[in-house]
Amino acid sequence: MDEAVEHILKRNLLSVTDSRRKILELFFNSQGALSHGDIEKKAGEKFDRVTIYRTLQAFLEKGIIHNIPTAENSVLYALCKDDCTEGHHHDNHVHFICNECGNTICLENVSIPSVKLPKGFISSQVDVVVSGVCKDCK
Amino acid sequence: MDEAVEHILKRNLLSVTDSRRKILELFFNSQGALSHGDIEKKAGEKFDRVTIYRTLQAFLEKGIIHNIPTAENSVLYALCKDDCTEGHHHDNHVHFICNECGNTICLENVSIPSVKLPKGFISSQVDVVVSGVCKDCK
DNA sequence: AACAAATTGCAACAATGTTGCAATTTAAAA
DNA sequence: TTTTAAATTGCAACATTGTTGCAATTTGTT
Repeated sequence: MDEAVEHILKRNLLSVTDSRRKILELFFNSQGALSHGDIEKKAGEKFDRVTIYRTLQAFLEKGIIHNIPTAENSVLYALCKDDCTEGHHHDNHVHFICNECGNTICLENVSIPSVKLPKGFISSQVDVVVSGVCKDCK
Repeated sequence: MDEAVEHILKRNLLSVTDSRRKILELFFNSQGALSHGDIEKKAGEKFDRVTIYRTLQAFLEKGIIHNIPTAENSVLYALCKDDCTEGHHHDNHVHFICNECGNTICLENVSIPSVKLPKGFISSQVDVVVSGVCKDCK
């Protein structure tokens, strides 16, 4: 695991630091998406809040994670698939928010349906977020 | 306009007050969705922030407005179609965020595509947010 | 080991959201 | 129209979330 985490950081030209390693591990060990708050709690109060913000920002820019829109006022982050590169994300999957357990997960195998927009609109990204009950809570 | 606004409030068993009337008018006069901050600015510093929060909350609960998930950390609100009733929304349309003008609008005529979920998942709501360039900014 | 560059933590701040309570306003009664 | 109870507002105080500058530390490299 450590190997993989370090490799990802290096591949993205990010120096390997305690916080980056730890936060990236949290994503690997987590089933679903994480909010800033989740990370703050799970990291065991070891890192400054500012560091977490900056780390998430760096991961986003490098395409290591992507964010998930929610209707509540919390931004969620999740690991990107391998082929995400800086500035060009391929998160062509649907996100699912379970109203029971509260988890948000990436449905990697459910691809984004095509949306036909009115004349004149140009689409650059489509986010689909489904909420309901996940298979574990049913 | 005032007539319509008052009617909507009464129909939803909300007493007619200055702030509710004003905020509802803002939604009618606005092209797209509004954030709490937008309303605070547009209302001309007439209402307390707390009142705006509580008014939006009331409108949400009554189904007068719905909220739109975004990947940034701002919650957007927009008017619901007429047939939204308390606790049961029919916002079966796609939301579009323009990266040029920043406006978020409801594409009333673009309906939500169906999403086929893996076995065991139950869908209760599907949100689709498309970002790109709107027809006015093209 | 030594150095430059990057990263972190701290402090201070700004923005956003919440709660309790007294004062005001609304809606409906007399 | 006046009165009255209930609902709503505004204030104050607070909690949470996010941002910025800068000195101290750590990283990657020579």
